[in-house]
Amino acid sequence: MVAKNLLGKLLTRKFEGKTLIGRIVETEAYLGEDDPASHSFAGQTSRNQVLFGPPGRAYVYFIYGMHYCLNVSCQPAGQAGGVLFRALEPVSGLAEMARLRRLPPGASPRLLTSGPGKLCQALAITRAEHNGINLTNPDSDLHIADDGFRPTRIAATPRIGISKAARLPLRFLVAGSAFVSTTMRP
DNA sequence: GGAGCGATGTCCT
DNA sequence: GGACATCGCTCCG
Repeated sequence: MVAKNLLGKLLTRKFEGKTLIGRIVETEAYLGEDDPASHSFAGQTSRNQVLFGPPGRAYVYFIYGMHYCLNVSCQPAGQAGGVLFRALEPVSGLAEMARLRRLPPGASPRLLTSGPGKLCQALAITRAEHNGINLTNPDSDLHIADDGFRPTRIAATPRIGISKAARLPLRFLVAGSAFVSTTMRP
């Protein structure tokens, strides 16, 4: 379960000489061609080809005309499957994140990255810049780091914001975190 | 605190 | 033409 293992790891973004860091507190798994809710359900297309590529790559897509969402591919080349980053706990570079989110300085950290669209805005993640990059390479502008932290309690809940197969318990979050994407916490 | 809704680009049928 | 893995604003309590 890659989605579960990603919880507690750090997402590091180098941007204009600054380093922005968030700890992953919420993820959602998409299974691939057998999952009706997955972008890869209808087979490989130019949009989702990253999901069919090698694992550890960023799949960034644009949704609802105004938001980006960040996924990481997690199956061998030839198989689809990915994990959506739904929420981060801001760790470093909060002032810069607030600026990118166009929030006043000193806005609540909970507003910065508590949702898939928000975290992309806070880390200046775009499809043009980041789709297809290797998230496991520490030299990437955007990559996943591990500082050894492991959340003590992990909860699984139904997936959010989708209409098909939403009831499968494929959403994972750090239990008790104040930074997950909804007020409905177990 | 929560329900309702509009904004808006890209891709697929 | 319509669906869409969302957000933030408006209303209402």
